[in-house]
Amino acid sequence: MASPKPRSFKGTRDFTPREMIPRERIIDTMKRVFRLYGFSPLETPALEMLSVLTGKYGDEGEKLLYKLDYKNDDFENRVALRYDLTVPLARVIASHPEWPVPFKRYQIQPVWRADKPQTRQGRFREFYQCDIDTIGAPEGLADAEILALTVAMLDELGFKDGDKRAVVQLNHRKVLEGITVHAGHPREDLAGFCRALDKLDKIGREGVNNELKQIGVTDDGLRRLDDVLPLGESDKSPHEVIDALRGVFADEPVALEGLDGLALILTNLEQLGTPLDRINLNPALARGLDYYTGAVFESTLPDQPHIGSLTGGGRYDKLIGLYGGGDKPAVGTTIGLDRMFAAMEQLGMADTEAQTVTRVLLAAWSEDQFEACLRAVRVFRAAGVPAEVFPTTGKLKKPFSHADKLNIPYVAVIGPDEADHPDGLHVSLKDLREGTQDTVPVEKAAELVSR
RNA sequence: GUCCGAGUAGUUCAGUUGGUUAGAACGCCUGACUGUGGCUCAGGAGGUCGUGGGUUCAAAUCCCAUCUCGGACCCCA
Repeated sequence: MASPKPRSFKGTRDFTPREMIPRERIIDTMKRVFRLYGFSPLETPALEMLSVLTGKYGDEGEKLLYKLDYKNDDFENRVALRYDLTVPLARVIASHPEWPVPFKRYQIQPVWRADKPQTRQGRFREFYQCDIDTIGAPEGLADAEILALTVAMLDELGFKDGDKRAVVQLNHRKVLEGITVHAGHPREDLAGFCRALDKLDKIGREGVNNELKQIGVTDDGLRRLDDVLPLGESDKSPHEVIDALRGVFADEPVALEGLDGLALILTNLEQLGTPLDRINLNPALARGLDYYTGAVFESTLPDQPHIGSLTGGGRYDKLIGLYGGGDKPAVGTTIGLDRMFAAMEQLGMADTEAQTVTRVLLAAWSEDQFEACLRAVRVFRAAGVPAEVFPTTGKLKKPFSHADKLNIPYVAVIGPDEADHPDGLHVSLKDLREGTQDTVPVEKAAELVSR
C-alpha cells in the first residue's frame, strides 16, 4: 500500500509552536481585557443544523457553507460547519429566553467558508474569529463599552504610540441614511449606498464615485458629498464633527437621531476614561454588511494604511429577532485575529524567535548522573521554570545543539563534579546567548533562569 | 465560478536545438572536538524530475491528458 503524500487541506493551516507561542500570549491578553469589562466566555459547536444557517447570509454567503453529507441523507437533519459566530450566538439567545439581559459574551473559535482561498492575502477556508457582543442593551453605554474595550485591548497589545497607534473610526447608520438622502439617493437603497461607500479606502474617491454613479447617484449628488466626507479626514474632535454635521442635516430628523446617538456614546466613552483622540468620527465609514442599524466602527492604524482594519463592528438591533424570540438590541465587534498577528509581525511587535516554551534543558554527562538530572528538573519545575531533560546521555554536543536549534536560552549540565558536589546538587548552567557558564547549586540556577 | 503561470533532493531553485551516472545553496547526519551549541573544515545520506500515456535510437526537456500548487477577477475576514 502506497502511503499518500502528507498534505493539508487547501486553505487550512497548522500553527507551529513558533506561531502558537506569540498567538497564545496575544489571546491571553485579549481575554484578560474582555473579562475586565464583564464579558464571559462562550463556545458553541463547530456543527450547526443546516436549517439554522440557511437564509442568514444571502445567496453569496450560502454558497460558502460547508454542508456535510450523511449516509442515509436526511434532509431535516443535515448539518453544516459554522460560518460565523453571530448566528450561533443568536441561536443560543433564542433558545434561552429566560436568561437575564444584558448578556455579554466573548467567543474565540474557528469558522469555515467553502471559498477559494488566497492564503497570501490572508483568506482561508478555516480561520479564527474573535467576537465580543452585548445582547439586550439599548444604544449608549453598551456601544461605548465595546469601543472602550477595543481601545484598551489595542493599547495592551502595543498599538498605542507613534506609527503603531490605532484609532477607532466611528459612524452611524442613521447618519449614513442622511448622507444617502443628501446625495439625492433613495432612502430604501441605504445598503447599496453603503456597499459602494465602504470601498473608499480600497478604491479611492474616484472609484467610489464610479460605483455610486452605477447605482444612480447624479453628479450633483456626488458634489453634495463634499459637504460631508472630508470631515472624516479633518483634525476636528468627534464632538466638533458632530456639530458640523448637525448643520448639514438640520432638515433630516433621522440623521439628527444618529448624531444624538453618537454624542451619547462619546459622552459615555469619556466617562469610562477613553481619550477621545483615539476616536475619529468618520462620516465615510460605512461597513459592507447591511444588518447594522446604529453605530458602526472599525479600528485602523493611520500610519500603516496597507494593513487594513484590525477590528470592526456595530449595532444590529434587528438581527437577533430573525431567529425567533422577538427583537433584541445588540452591539458587538469582531477582532481580525489573523490580520492582527500579521500586523504585529510586520511591525516587529511579536516574538518570533521562540520555538519552544522550554527555558532550560538539562543534560547528564553520563548514565550515572541521569537520576541527578531528574532530581534537578523537579527543582526548576517547582520554581515555575519550564524545563526538560535531554533523554540520552553521552555526547554533550547533542543537547547543546538541540537547545541551540530551538532557541532554548539555558543548558544545565550535570556530571560527576556537579552530582557529587560537597555542598549538594549543583549544575553547570550555561547561558547560550551570552556564552557564559557557572557551576551553582540547582536552587540558585532555578532562580537565575526564572528572571 | 472565469482567465493566466508553474510542478526537479526536506526547502529554494539551476539544468543550453532532446544526448553518458540529473546539479548547487541552505537544511539534515557523521567526524575534526572522548564535559559544551553557533563559526570553520572534511565526509555522508537523500531524487521512478507531480502522475499516466504518446513521439524518438534516446525525454527533466517535445505533444496530449490528468492531478496539485501559485497569481488575477468576483466575494469576503
